[in-house]
Amino acid sequence: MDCNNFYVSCERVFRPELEGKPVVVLSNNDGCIISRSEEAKQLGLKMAEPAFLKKDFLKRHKVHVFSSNYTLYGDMSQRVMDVLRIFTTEMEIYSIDEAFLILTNTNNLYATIQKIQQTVFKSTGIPVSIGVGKTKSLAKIANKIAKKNKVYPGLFIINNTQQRDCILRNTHVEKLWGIGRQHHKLLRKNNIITAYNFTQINNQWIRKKMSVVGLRIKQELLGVSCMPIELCLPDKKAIATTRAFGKKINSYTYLCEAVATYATRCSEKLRKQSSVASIITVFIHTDPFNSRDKQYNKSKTFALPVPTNSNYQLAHYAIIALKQIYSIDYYYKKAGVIVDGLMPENEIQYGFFEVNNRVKWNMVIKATDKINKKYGRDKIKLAIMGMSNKWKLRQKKLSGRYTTNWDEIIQVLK
DNA sequence: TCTGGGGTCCTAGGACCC
DNA sequence: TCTGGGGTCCTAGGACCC
Repeated sequence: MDCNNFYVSCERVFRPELEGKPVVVLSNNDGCIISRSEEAKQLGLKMAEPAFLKKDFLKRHKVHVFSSNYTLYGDMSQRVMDVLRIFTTEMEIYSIDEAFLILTNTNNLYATIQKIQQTVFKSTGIPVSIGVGKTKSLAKIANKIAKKNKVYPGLFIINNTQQRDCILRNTHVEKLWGIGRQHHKLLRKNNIITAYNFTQINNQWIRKKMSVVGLRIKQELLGVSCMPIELCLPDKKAIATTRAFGKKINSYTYLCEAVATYATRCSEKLRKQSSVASIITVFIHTDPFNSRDKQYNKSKTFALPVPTNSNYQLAHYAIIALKQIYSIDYYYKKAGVIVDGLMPENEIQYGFFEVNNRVKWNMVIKATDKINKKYGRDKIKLAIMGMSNKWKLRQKKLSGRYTTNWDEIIQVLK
């Protein structure tokens, strides 16, 4: 199951008058086009195109432009997934807009799937496509075909080997799930053009050139499942908060604000999955697109004395790392904090000589989390996170958080 | 003025262990 | 002439995904 043009569809749920009109959603900082309605695709707008290059074009064609609103999309995603769960207990949430479902004992597959589509649409307003196959890789191919299916819109089923091979012959190998740029280059060089060609290559060659990952794809295309469904969301093994700034900054103070803020976000994400981090990385870099600027690209990684998910501790160590890589000679465009070496928070090995004031700190964090949840993010925060807006994101076309904030709930006027 | 963010998995090679 | 065998763990880098 794959939501159609997901971010655009989310925006349209609350702006139904945009149905049938070209709509795009931009990446953070209003940088690139990352979601397009059918009408926007028809106009020739490409995925990941920088928005500033298309500014006039967008205006001329009256394209409706939105900044990305991940709070909204995340919540809408959860609603879609909740509805899907009505139909099967065996389901994997693969990404914000995709899920794999196992459907067994289904007499009329077409009817069942249409029922799923209708229920999701009625409950959430999100249109979805569903492709069916014996393996995940085949289901992904079916899903692509489903999007163009005229007879059963948004629905396609691969149900026998003859039909499967016919489809594989008509599928370019680079369209396959798991085949990226590099492998496409390699395959083209070896005259492997279609997915069917790929299934005819001997296993040793694939194993040698594309590792076991390539081999799995081949098996999956032949109907042998090699990628089991992950029924529950595994804990993350790394967590990152990285952002490009609204404008270039040079000041150490502002960089501190940004880095401390990103460290705080990482601590929030860690607490959400009850993990602690044992390694922290901080990086800063200049604007790679500006060839006239002197370029600078530096990162610092170190192990924390004791694993933690405290905002105070992570911000503290992030600033120490920043201090070591900051140079006053550059204008910076982006910074990030990545935490690694994650483990469950109840398995922390404390230091033998550590003065353990964690209990106290955890109470502080619990209290501030509660306050911030009630009154809004960062109502209470570390002073070093600052009050300036110098480095914040550009989000000129942000829609409301209709489903998660009472203040922004949609209004129906008489 | 202006080009995103956040992840996973695999492999090879080095260090180390008994 | 000639120098074992069998492992684990960690890291960096590559490839890929949405």
